[in-house]
Amino acid sequence: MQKLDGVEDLRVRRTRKLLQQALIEGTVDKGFAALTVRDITSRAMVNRSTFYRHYHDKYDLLEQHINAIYEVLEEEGGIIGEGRHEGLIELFKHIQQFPDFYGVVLGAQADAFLSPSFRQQTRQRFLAYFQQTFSEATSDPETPPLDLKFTTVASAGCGALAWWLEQERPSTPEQFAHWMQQIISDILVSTRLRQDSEP
Amino acid sequence: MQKLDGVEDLRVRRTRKLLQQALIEGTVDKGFAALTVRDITSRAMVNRSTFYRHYHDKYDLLEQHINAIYEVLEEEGGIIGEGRHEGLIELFKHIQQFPDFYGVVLGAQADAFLSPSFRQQTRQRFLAYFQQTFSEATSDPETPPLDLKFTTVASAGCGALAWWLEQERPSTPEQFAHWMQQIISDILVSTRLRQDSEP
DNA sequence: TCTCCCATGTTGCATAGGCAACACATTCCG
DNA sequence: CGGAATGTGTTGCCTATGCAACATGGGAGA
Repeated sequence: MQKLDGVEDLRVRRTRKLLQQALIEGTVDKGFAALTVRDITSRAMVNRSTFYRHYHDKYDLLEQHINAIYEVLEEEGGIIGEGRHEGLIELFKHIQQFPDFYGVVLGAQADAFLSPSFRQQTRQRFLAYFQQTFSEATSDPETPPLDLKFTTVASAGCGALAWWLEQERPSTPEQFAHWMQQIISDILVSTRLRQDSEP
Repeated sequence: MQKLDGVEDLRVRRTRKLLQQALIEGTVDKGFAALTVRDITSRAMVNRSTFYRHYHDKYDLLEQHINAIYEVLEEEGGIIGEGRHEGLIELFKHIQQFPDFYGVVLGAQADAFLSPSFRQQTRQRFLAYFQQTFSEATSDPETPPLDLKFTTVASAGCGALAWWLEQERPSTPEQFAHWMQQIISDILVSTRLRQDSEP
């Protein structure tokens, strides 16, 4: 099935791309819940049997698509790279590259089903990021568990991203990154302060 | 190669569609002249050898794409149908369905090469249309050859369409059809008048 | 309840298309 | 000038995908 020695067959990459596109487009106009495998394959101009050679069902397709997008993000060094501010800007630029995808996964019209799975994944990514950047500052044994903070911040981040995507005329990634940075700092600082001022 | 009994293989239709899309997109950002077959196939995620199984070269691809679009137009009854005014409106609605295509073929950024071939095809279509609608009115032996009139009108039509497509906020097909109708009538009437008043 | 309908999965066989390699022409650059 | 690089066409073999036909299951309506 897979060529072990490196690049996959062009047909495989193309088929996957068409199915992933069709998934997003279909979700935009029918909603993820109402989408059938037939809808997806006919929109993608791919035979239904071929769908099952690649994915188990539409949930699998969604998950793999999310992973694929994250791979792009990581190849761009979006989250892990350089300074934190630059990292956020890269992240938001990346998001602007896939407006439909993030609109579906994060936006207002997102099905209730979608958000949790995405948020969970995002949390893990943010986690890796913040562990790098903030590990020294939060090494105090009295602070709340990192995990809790990350969950909070990740949720806040997702909410903010949704807001950003819903604007009809979104501000630049730079501007938005600046705001996010401030908000996140506020959260982290306030938890530390509360922590410091309590017994 | 072709299934004689009706519908083509899904792979065939998909491949052609991807190549045609890539042709338009590629023309938009490199120009038709600078486009290579490699550009087209890599953008379409289709192997170059497959390209040659379907088309002789990029000119062939363009021509077949134009024909395909015309087939859509005719299936919609765009030109041939009903009253002349309604026919024009259908035509313009059709054009709005393929903005990129018509933008390339007619718009300001169209390569000098493209317009003539398209204009020629368009002329033939307009010809069929006007032969139906205006044949009685122009049966006078003193009038200039139909062919000449059609060429003139088709050129005028193409120019007007280019204008329409270049507007950032195009008026509705109905509004535009109304203007076109008036302009075309003016042309036809003025030639008849000049014809009538000369010996 | 019992159908009818539609979506999901799965399979065997036929084929369009990918890949690699080729010859040839062209442009470009030292 | 000569050679490296790039684009065009073409070919033979291998494989991913299309197609048709199944079985299954769930939901809607008589």
